[in-house]
Amino acid sequence: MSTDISRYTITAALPYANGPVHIGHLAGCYLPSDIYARYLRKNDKELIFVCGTDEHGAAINMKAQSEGAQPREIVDRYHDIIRNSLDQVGISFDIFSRTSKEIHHKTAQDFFKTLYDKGSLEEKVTQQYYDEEAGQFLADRFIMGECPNCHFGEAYGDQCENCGTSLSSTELINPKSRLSGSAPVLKETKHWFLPLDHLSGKIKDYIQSHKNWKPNVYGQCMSWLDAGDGLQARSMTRDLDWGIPVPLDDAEGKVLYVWFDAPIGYISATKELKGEAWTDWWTKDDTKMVHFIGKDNIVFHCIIFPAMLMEHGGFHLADEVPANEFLNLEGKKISTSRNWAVWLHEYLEDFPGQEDVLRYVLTATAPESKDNDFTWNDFQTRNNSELVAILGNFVNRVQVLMQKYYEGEVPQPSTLSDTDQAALKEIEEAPALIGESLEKYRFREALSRMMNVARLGNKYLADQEPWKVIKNDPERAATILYVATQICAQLSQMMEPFMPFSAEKLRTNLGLESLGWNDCAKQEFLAPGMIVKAGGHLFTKVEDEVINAQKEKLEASNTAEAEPSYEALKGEIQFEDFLKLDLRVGTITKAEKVKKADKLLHLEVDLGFEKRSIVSGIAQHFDLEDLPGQKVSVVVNLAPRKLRGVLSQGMILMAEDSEGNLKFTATPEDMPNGSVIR
RNA sequence: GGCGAGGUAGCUCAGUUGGUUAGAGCGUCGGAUUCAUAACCCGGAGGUCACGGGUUCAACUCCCGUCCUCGCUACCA
Repeated sequence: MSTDISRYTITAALPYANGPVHIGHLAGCYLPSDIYARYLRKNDKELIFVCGTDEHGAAINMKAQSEGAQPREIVDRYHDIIRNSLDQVGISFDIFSRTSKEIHHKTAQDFFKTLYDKGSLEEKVTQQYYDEEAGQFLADRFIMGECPNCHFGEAYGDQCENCGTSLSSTELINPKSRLSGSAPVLKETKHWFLPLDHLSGKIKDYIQSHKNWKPNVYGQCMSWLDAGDGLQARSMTRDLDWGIPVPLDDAEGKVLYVWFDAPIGYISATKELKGEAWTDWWTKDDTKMVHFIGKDNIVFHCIIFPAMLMEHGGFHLADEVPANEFLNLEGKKISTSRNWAVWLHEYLEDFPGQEDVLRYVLTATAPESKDNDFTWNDFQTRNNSELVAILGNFVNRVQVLMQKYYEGEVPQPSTLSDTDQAALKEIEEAPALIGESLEKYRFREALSRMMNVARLGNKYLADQEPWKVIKNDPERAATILYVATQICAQLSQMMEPFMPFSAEKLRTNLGLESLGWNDCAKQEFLAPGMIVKAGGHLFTKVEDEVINAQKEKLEASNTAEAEPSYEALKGEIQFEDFLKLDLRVGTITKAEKVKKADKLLHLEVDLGFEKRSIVSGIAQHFDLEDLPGQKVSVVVNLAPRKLRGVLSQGMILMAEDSEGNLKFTATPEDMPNGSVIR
């Protein structure tokens, strides 16, 4: 199957240009894709490795708004930071473009136009919030209001950041425009949707023809396809002034939905790189298309994007989507908003010249099959006891011995012993072994197999003891050093995809060129007479102070951001409004879980004059057995409502902090049920 | 609640279609060694493979149930 591949199109998820990239992004997609690309290049494969910043969407607009800057300034700033940091850590894109470029705008518009002309898009008029002061429609992100779920006052129109619920802006209570602060009005607006239901069969066939995909990827796709209500039509346009204009006459003020244009960014970057020949990389079936992404992007790359391509027609769909899970940091989820992250550009400043250490550690600990944890202690251990002690040490030993005994000149071997031949055989087999792992996207396994070459070297030296042998049998010592040098040379080649900087340093010391991967199998790397330089240490120890400093930095930046947020004040009301509320003291007499709902409790509350059934979303905050006997304050004249089929005749007053923790408001124990609260 | 992915030595992970004493790296303990960044090399200890059933001559591996973690999704007046 892999025999007739003529070229590879390798993509890495487009980083969103509203912030820098962190180690989670690196471990999740940039490092694996880079290792893969470097490996293929070393195999002399024809390939392109494309990426670029994703620069549209409401979040960019929002960020600009909050900084009083233009979107352009934001994306320029982060494009530069992202591009430079990825470049410095050695991610070898053939092109790192950006979606704000002319060529991308045209490509995305043409794509949209094709779908439109084919009649693939459905026009729908919907009601959307409009800011009359600002004179424009408001994207969900631009509307803030009270979350209907947790009543957090600063929920966004698409999601409440407090309780995490996905919302639609029309659900918000007291919505406010973030542009002008005024109350938005609902107005009709037209959008273009891509129906997906008729494609579900084709998409399912497509996914099912890739059962070899990683379980997390395949599983999530099938789960989506099998979901009860099928594939919903997706709106491909938005009312926004930052983005790619919809290329239709009656679409003023409308732009393409960022999720529509972003993946097309892969295509336009290819065009930018290859010109007319771009079609080879996107339409031919002898092209292997590999998308490297994080798990948050699975559905998009495996279902929505392929659906777009299918509908458009003529495209070759992704062959592999090796999505990684998430990387946690010191036991906690990486969070941009809480500043719980190790930012790549900061690492590069704090650890100059140690790009490969980060590459090594993140590859060794990459969340290939499940979420994984990055800790600074682990970083230190892997550096000190793997990179320094095993790899760096072996390389150094060989170089030192070579200088000491032969002034760096590779000696002439005499008869090779069985162990010598076994060692040489092992390094001959290394490329195939490591390559096999890489082709299966098992990067951590590949890395460990590479390290085994260094382990082999250390063992070989320990067993052969050239420093002893040389005293009585110089000829034998020469053979040993010859073999050790070959191992070292192979290492310099095999390291290359993973640790390109150190690999080059080592190769330079050895006076070697970068060789083809398969050429490394049968090869006398260093012929007798060649000169090996002294070198110096490939890696240096990372001391405790450095690690502690990083931990402190992390904690410090985190707490700085963890201030409590206060819910927005509501508008003034009149005394009469207040009088409408009927609040009473009650006692919970029964509590049970509502079936098929994680958060709901069905409570019975004794109000003195009667007992009421009340449903409350507090299940995750209390133990059932603690509730009976609890005095509570109850809104008793709220219109009854059914929740998950259970009647709720009132609402219990709760206090909630900014983290979403709930407690009952204090109600005096000695007040009888039914007492009025005012 | 539904769906998906996980739960294997102190830590991070492998375990192919079920088959003899469950593996690796790191850590730890002991030994050996000195060419080497107190590094390397050898050896030991350490696991009722989340838990409970079942199928089988045989299960970490298959089936059912339960618990826990992560993700998507529903519910939160």
